[in-house]
Amino acid sequence: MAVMTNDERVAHLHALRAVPPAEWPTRDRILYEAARLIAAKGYHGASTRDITEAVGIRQPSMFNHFASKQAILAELLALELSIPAARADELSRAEGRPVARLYQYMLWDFEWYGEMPLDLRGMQEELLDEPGLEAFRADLETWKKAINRIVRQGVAAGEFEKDAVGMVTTVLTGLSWEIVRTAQLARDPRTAAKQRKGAALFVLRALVTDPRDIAAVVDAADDTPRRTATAR
Amino acid sequence: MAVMTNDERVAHLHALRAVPPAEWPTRDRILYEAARLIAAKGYHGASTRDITEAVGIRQPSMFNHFASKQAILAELLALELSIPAARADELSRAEGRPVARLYQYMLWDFEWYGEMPLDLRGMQEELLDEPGLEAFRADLETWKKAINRIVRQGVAAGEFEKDAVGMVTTVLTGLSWEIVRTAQLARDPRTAAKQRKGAALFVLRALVTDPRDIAAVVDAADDTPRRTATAR
DNA sequence: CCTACCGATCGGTAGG
DNA sequence: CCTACCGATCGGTAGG
Repeated sequence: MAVMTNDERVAHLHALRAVPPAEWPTRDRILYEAARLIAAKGYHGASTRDITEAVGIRQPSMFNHFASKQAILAELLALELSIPAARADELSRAEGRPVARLYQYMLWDFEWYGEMPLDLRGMQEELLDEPGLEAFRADLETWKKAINRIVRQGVAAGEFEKDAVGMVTTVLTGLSWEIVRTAQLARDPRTAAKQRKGAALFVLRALVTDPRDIAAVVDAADDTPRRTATAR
Repeated sequence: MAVMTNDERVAHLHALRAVPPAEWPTRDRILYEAARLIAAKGYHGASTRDITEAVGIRQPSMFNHFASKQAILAELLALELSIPAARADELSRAEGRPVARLYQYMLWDFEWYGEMPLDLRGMQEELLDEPGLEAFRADLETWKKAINRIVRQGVAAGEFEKDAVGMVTTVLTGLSWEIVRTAQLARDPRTAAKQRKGAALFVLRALVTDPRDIAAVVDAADDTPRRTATAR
């Protein structure tokens, strides 16, 4: 299969979500089981035999779909890093109040990780030190720079506390991580949406100079038909 | 060597901090290199040969100091989980305003991870699924319950926003993690202390109903000789 | 997608 | 703390 663009990946994931993993094409089932086992046992702890046994094929058959074990990892890292980096970068250069754009990004981010049909908990930053995966460091840098750009725009506009700037990417990473973690448990969509909003509001409360901005931004977002991670 | 109590572990770590790792006893050097390599390559990715080569001994010599590779991991998990759990539990049952105790705990926590001479970045929660390590789940539960206890006390006292309760352990975990990460870079102690205080204030801003409580608590803490992680 | 198989590396033991 | 060595498992290839 040819290399997919980010948009194609997003569309493909959206289509998969409508079907149980057991009915996915073999290639996607390999990704699914690999993600699950890497999350549970780490990249080196999840063997290609573990993965293929869970899929229900013999170990060498895996290499018909992926050139190497690392190629699977790279595909998962693209979902973890490349797509959020592109979205954050886009919003950091968009029109509108910084406080509104940060809120919009956080809701998108938490939905992206929360609705992800693959378990990305094993995608640790330290994996980027593996030979051959250094390129993903650029995505991580793009993401951090984009978030910090929005926050600095907010400080310049007087919307955000200056002291909090350095903490935002840290807290956002921690929250996205926890969203990924809790999303693996069965929950109803309404509870999940409420949790995502609660997480975004937590960050805004720590950031804004004027608490009235929070209510204003939330009201505006609730009125607007939201552009979701999956319907682009 | 007999099993150490938490207090003995803390005292031992404090003593090590005064000496470069190259001069530590072999057993501690094994812990040091194991922590470093597990952080970089994951538990299964860091082999006993990697570790012993870094220490400067032959691979089988390791088993004179530890019964198994997992025994090393267990010792590192105790530093990561058991000691903070005990400290949080203690503070959750102490006297004083909840907002002050949460601030006190956060400064202790960030200092604990920030001054740790071993690299604990590889100590992922998922490792607790390994057979033989289930007992550490109890420490993690103790920690979460203790933090949530303090936060609920704060809500009951009218000091904290009710909505934020569920986010605190998540955000604290993310922040401690980032403190561990950045602590591996060389920094002067004054900058590090300022960063720890900034992280604690970020959480308090998201939590408190009355911003004046923050200034009051910080002023009180700055006046009191602080009880640190290492001088007990 | 399969069977058969490769060299390399794994955690751990025996015995000094 | 060492040398010598064990069986098990690793990622990947050959050839159909």
